[in-house]
Amino acid sequence: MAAANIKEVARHAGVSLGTVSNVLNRPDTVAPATRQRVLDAITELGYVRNDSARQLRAGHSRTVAIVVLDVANPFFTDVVRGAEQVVEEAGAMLVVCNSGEDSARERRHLELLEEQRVRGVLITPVGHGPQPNLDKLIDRGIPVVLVDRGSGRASRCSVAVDDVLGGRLAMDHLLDQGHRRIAYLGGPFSIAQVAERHAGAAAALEERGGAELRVATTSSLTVAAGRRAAEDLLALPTRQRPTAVFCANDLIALGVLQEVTARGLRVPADVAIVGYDDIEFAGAAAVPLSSVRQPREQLGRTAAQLLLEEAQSGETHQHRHVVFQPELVVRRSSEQTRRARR
Amino acid sequence: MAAANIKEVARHAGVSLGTVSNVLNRPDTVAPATRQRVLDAITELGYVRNDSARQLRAGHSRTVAIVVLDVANPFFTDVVRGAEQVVEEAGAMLVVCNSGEDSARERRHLELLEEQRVRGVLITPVGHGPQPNLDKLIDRGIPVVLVDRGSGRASRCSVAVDDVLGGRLAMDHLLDQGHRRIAYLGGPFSIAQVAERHAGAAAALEERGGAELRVATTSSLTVAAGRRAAEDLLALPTRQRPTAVFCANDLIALGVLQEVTARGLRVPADVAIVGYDDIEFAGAAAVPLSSVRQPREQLGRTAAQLLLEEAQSGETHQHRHVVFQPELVVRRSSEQTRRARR
DNA sequence: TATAGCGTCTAAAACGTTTCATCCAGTCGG
DNA sequence: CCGACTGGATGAAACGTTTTAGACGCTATA
Repeated sequence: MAAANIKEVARHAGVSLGTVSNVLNRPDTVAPATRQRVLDAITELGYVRNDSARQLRAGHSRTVAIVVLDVANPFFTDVVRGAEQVVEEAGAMLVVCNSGEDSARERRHLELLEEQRVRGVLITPVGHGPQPNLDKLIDRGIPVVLVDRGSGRASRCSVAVDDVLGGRLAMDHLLDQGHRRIAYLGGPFSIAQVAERHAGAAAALEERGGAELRVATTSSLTVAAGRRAAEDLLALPTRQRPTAVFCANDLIALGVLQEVTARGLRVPADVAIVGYDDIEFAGAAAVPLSSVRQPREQLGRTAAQLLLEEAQSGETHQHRHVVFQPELVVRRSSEQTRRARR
Repeated sequence: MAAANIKEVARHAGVSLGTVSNVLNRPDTVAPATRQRVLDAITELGYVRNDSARQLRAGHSRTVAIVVLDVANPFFTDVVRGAEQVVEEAGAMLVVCNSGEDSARERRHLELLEEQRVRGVLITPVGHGPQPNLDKLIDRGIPVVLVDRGSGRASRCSVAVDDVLGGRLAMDHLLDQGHRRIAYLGGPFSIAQVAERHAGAAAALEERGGAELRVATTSSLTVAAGRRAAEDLLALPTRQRPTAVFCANDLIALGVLQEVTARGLRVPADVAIVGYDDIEFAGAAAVPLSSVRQPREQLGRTAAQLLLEEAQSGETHQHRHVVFQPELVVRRSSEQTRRARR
């Protein structure tokens, strides 16, 4: 209905169309009297800028997209919040897209975003092989920043947390606590984090020796998957059963915790647990969960900053790879109470 | 860089500009041979539609927005997932905006969305007073569907869950379990759900009589706020201390659970707890949490359906108000074991 | 007095689509 | 053999901005 254009506003205020545009974009170049007249016309007609037209002229939009693996995963929601802060501060808008770890959906999203000529894309890609879709974006001049994924590529910025270090921290801690039969739960290993956290754990264990690491692969990083994996683990004869479990994320860890207590075993006395991500609920779990904490919001903030920087500096931009260090938060789920192990 | 036009594609394929457009939009109206030639040109040039131009012509975009109170709240992430399904199925795109319960940010978002001429807006508004911003959208012909908020208005569709009923279910359950000193925790009461769940609880209690309801207002619906509120409650002399707490959401309930167990009290023996929302972590909490479950994804799906319906039917659209019924999930946190209360 | 400069405003081009009226070359019925 | 129709293609207009080159009237400077 009320679809007033800039032209109608101009007519209403008795000025030319270009003047209205100037009032909108460079208010100081137009005389106060006329400016006021134009502003009055604008409010009277209920005029609202048409962003499509503006974008068409500008060649690109003022929105930045973030493509996450799962909107419902607390890790990503925090990253989103961090990115949001920075993006909105810059007067742009952040749109959140959910790939759901499905590369077809991811591709679909990237196509749409490319059609929209978004200002830039923050993304945690589904796989970690070559990424033709992303390369295409970059060719077109749309900056891409990788979030929490492979820092190797020279053609794009990235932010990540050192997952190898995180795995190492967790493992060192469990070894310090005297554990000698330890399990690593997570999967699929095609997810880089899952593999790297494992690599860190394995490395730490190898350096210190004298302990064994059993790996149980899960089909996804959910509470339910954690429960299922724990079932198998707990079915082992007591002598072989791991005394500690290091989980690829907190959801898995919560699943393990559920299953362990459901079987009447105690945490950490019978099975110690260390998770990863330190989501808000980790501290509120049945037994407060030890976990490797990542600076999630900061990850999002930094990613957004790199993106905006690249979008502004254009050709002269130097790609950067920022790596944050995780931190182990020890809570009851892995705190040795009394008797030494084994 | 590679900013190929529809015009360049046309030149490349040796056809007119309009023909290329036809290939894109009505492939069957163009002869197979030419169609193929155009398609080849498209892939060769790496042409990607410019959505701004398309939108400008069409008068509106193909995206639908959802404005939520908190991206990190599991309730909303599920609603988002539901809406996403429907919206993407319809070939549109869902963008998620976060108001953070801040009405200034909400307004800013709505302004941007209006500038973008979005196809429609799903929103859980911050306050529940009059909403001039939303009215403005509707005036402009942009459909708005209220999510989980006041079903009264005739000028817009809405989907909601019956929060009064939810409060009633929780309270009836606690009364059935023999509790006579009960507390309601939640806030701020300016959030409609907080008020309505309380109203339901109060109504149930009044009907059955013989029990008292103490209300403790929290400043927000977070775990931390729950802990703080619980502190005050537990400071009461044992004889006055409530034997059961009904919380306005699960985050609060988890906070209460944390605080109660931190003080060496047992759940449900000393304090029973019922939460609201039945988030995934409710079942994985220290003591599995009884909670009122809402059909969250369905809420999102239905909202999106109503929106798309309205966007298509235009003038002839009849606004509808869908109300879903919540369901109480009883878990250990409120299950009476033996001795009767009072 | 001419000129340069400044502040203010205008007119027109350009951005990349979609759509609509037209046109053209066949084909078919009479 | 002619008129009517049809499938397929074209050209131009329109969508609503932003931006650029100028125009116009003044004042300050040479």
